[in-house]
Amino acid sequence: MTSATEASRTDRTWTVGELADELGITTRTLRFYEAEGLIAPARAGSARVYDHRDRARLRLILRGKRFGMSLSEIREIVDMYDGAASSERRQLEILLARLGEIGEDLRARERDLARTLREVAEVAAQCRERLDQLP
Amino acid sequence: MTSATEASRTDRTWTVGELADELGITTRTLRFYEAEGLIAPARAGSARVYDHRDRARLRLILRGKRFGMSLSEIREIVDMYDGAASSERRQLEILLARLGEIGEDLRARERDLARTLREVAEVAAQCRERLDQLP
DNA sequence: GCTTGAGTTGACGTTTACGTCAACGTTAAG
DNA sequence: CTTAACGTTGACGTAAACGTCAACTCAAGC
Repeated sequence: MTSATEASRTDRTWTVGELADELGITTRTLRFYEAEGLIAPARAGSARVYDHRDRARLRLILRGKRFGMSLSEIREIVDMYDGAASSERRQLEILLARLGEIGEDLRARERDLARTLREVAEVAAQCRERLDQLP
Repeated sequence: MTSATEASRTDRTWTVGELADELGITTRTLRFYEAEGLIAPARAGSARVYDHRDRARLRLILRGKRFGMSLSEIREIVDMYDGAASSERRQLEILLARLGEIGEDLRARERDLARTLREVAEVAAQCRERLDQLP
């Protein structure tokens, strides 16, 4: 049997407002993501009820946004989380191939980011150099 | 003295169409970036003439876009390339501080990207596992 | 000298990702 | 019982980053 605190860790749910506050977004954004098919929280009557799975999914979504993924790209990925449990060989093979492409794309972005980071560091070095040459 | 081929490497210029083709964007985008103050090509009459510096700047801009930087963020960085040659101590110090913040932001994006990449790899691993369990 | 291709400047349209009301239901406090 | 705080669904507005005409110029080729 699980303790009360342990249960509270996995059974906890959130309202839109609570989750929006915790994630640093607005309730409008949460409703928008739902309308776009990115999340599908449970309902208590008409009120949305988010659980840990929804919250994890949203963290993934927001992380993707931070380095430039569009919502449709993100939707494709989060859909794959569900699809990976498929039992159809053909389906899994298609998924795996697509995941490979997505991985390639992400690695390309990683290179672009790293390169920009190096250039920013270089400009900073130039600044320091010039500062050293001043009185 | 420099050879003819060497001179052609650094003296070459481009028209909007040529440069757009080479960079894989449209002429509209180039004009838009100019209107936004991101580039300022020379003019031959009314026609735009891009040189190597313009081209390098555009590569930087496009690279930034690929991992989610907005045009205003990018403009701030490209402006710093020019500002780093300043001779005012105060100006250089401000620049350096801002460059530090930008670096921090970029590293945060790098972490988000890496984390997403790991998760994508994990989903791929799940796919392969399920495939192995099938006939 | 006239068409064709590439350039120019407006000006309005479009997509993405939400912001911002408006109008309404529901539960908790006073 | 009514007000206040939260929730709900529309519906319209907006900023960013271009796309898409339209109307015009200008140099090159036939």
